[in-house]
Amino acid sequence: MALATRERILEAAGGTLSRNPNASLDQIAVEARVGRATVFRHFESRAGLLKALASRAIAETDRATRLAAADARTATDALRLITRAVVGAGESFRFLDSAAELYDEPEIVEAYQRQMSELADLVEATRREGFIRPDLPTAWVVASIDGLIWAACRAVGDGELGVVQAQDLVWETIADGLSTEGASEDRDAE
Amino acid sequence: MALATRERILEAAGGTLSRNPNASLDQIAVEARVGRATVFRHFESRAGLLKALASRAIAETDRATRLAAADARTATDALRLITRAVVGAGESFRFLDSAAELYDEPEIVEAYQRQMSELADLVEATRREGFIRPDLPTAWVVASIDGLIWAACRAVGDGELGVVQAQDLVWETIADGLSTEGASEDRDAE
DNA sequence: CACCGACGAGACTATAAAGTCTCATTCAAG
DNA sequence: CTTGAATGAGACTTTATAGTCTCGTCGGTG
Repeated sequence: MALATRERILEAAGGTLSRNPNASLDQIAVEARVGRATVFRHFESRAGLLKALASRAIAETDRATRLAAADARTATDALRLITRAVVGAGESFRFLDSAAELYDEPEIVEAYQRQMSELADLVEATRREGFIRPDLPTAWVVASIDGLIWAACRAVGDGELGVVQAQDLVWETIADGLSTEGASEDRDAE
Repeated sequence: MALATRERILEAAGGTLSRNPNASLDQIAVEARVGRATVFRHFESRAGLLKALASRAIAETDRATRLAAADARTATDALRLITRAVVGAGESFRFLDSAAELYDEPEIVEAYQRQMSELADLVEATRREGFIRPDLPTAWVVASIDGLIWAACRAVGDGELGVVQAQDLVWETIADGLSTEGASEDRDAE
């Protein structure tokens, strides 16, 4: 079963690398219950494995994005669905935190930038629907959403929150913010 | 000038490691315009250097926190000042993203947890001042703030935002959220 | 049964980086 | 000028890990 083995290696790599970004292929092979040589039978090199892992995460995000776009009636709702999906698949992405080597793979970098740019477009669209504050730069809104998703995935990984709870909280925070509404707190120090 | 050299190495290490998390001591030494042997004259080992770097970042945060506590008249304002300070010092922290080795240093882990717990206390205090929404778990509020600060530092590092702009935006986002206020957008898909 | 492809185990090589050591140089203080 | 501490340069050892290769085993298929 070549496919099952390859999949098991990818799964183990994702898990191990998210826990220890510098894990060796040995550790990954053990985690996958596979001989180290087998890793090289399925992937050209360590970099190849990393690249396959990243491609997989990117493809998963694309799939979630397409589904969301199909189901949603508004851009705002699409943003909500995509956010939920990415938080739900967060475990697949945590390894990217540390995969600095991937910045050398133009294919991966390009795909990542494309996704960020799609997210920016979506944010613009929600802005036109009156969802996002008009005074915030889109770059910052995108970065914030990214940061909140990152925080949610980390909290889930650390066992502080459940997945569903994290999904809800991210969207609640995007939609309603952290502070009490209605009253813009007067910043009372000057 | 032993002190100046040591400081130069730390500075170079912070910069180099934030750009490339797996940078070798050789690269760091070159960046610091220092012989590689000199690095070992000032630090026991690579781990020792990392540890010193982390201690420095922790101390800087503690200092900022103390200043903020002294200047602020309310917990909310203290939170604002601390947030600004950490974003401003963001460059000192980015290297931590990838320093998984530090999880083995109980001293560092403990200090980090203490700071997170202090932040949680501060969030609780702002909650009592009516600043933070009562329905959000403190753990999530802390994680969100962390995520927003992280996003801001990244955006600054990538040249997307200026430091001052990032500082303003983080606090604006914490205080007023991302979405338009007053109207809780009806989630219109079901 | 006979064959074949996938695999596990492990020996082996190559390489990059950490860490140690020595020696010559520089530079400031006496 | 002399001395000594800090340094730069670089040779050297050690270690961890990537990557290669071989061989024996297992399990399915004709």
